Amino acid sequence: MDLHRSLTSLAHHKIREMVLSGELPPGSRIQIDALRKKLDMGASPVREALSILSSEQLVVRNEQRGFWAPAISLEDFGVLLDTRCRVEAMAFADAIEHGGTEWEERIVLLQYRLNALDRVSNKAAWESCHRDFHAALIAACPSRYLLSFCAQLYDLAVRYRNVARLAAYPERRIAEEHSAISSAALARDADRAVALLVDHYRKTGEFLYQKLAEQERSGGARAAS
Amino acid sequence: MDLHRSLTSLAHHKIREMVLSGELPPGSRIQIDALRKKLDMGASPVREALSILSSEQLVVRNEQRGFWAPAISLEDFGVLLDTRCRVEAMAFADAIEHGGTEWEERIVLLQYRLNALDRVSNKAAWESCHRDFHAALIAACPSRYLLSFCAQLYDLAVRYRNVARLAAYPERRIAEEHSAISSAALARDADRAVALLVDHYRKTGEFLYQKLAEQERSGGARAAS
DNA sequence: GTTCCGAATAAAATCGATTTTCATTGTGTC
DNA sequence: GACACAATGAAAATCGATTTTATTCGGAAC
Repeated sequence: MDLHRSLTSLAHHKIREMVLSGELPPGSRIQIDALRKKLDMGASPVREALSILSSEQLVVRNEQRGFWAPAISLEDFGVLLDTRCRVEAMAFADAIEHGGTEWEERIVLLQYRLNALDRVSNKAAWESCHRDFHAALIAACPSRYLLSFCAQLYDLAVRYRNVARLAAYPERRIAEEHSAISSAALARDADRAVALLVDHYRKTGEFLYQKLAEQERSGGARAAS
Repeated sequence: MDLHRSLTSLAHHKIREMVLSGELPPGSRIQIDALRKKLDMGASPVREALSILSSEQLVVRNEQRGFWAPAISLEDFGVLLDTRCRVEAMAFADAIEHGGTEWEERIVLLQYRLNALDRVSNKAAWESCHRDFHAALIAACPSRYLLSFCAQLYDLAVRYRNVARLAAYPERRIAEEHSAISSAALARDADRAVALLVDHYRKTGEFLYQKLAEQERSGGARAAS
């Protein structure tokens, strides 16, 4: 499972998971030494991983003072969601324009796999497949820069989802939404596909937004750095 | 001038300059030990800086094999230019919508400063001010994510500009273009401002594109990693 | 002559120890 | 009692040495 060539990339992967899952709570300090022991490696790979994560916005660096898990806020979530919709809309439209057979088939495959997985009983696999599915939708976008941005934004969004601990989503047919998005994309109906995708994000965002607002009211205000 | 709190940030800054200026030629290997000596510091800050730069796309990492300066190509330049136009158009339109007095005044200030500088005799200062000016245009965009993307794309574009070594730009009134962009922005004419900005980029891009095409034809093909 | 294997070399990756910096606490003075 | 300043402790930052990994080169076998 963990095929990492270097300790640095292993550390990057693990710390990223800790941030995304909320195991490192928003606003909390990340101590190098504690991580070093937990991951059973020297400080160098940990530092390097944290540096990388900070330029990916998944960790906040404070020179000479250490690293923190980024604070969350309702406002930031709104900005993130909006940015993601707009940037990914561009990438998705590009992909629909340029995608070939390979792109089409990968979407079909991943949608099938995703449907076969149970989100509750096999969370890790579902998460991984969900990421792959959304990556596959835009994979044919010719701009590696856009793709990189979308990947970053995906991670940030997943973090909000986990932090808000939405135990149960309100009844929604997520599988059907995925299916509708795929169908429109494969039919090369860019306008409709993009609209469905953005709608998909905004619906999820809406629930998260309310949940976060509750938490913020009930005193869960996590201080900024 | 070099107010850096840590050796890592100093290394990051210096290596970034080397990549942007073309001092580290596209496609060339970047040896940690050589840099270590040149910058007169240990390997750790250099490694960390390179790691950060690689996640900013300014350096290519090859696990267990080291770091390289990214290869350039006509195709990549086209993609970059296009991506930049689209992403920055979003940020600029946002800024025009949300900008306040502070935003307006900073644009005016930086445009004045930029005009006062001579691009040839004071290249470093002009470069720095030019970066600040373009950052100021979009500074009022509420999405820190978009702003971060734009900053990245700016750097990548500067690199192409330097690498192509456009000794003399074809006669163009760059100052006037900047002025027109500012005016439209301050007049809150988003459509016109964005159009002018994108046009500004595309014009520069056009010259670079031709220059790069020449170089590619004449055998300057720098291999990819 | 070509291919495969193993030693030698060069460089990246990692570690453990040292140095530097920041934050806190305590002490003295006004 | 409050403020400035020094001493202390904790953690980040850095270094130099060691370990690991990839590549290259040379020789033997087919």
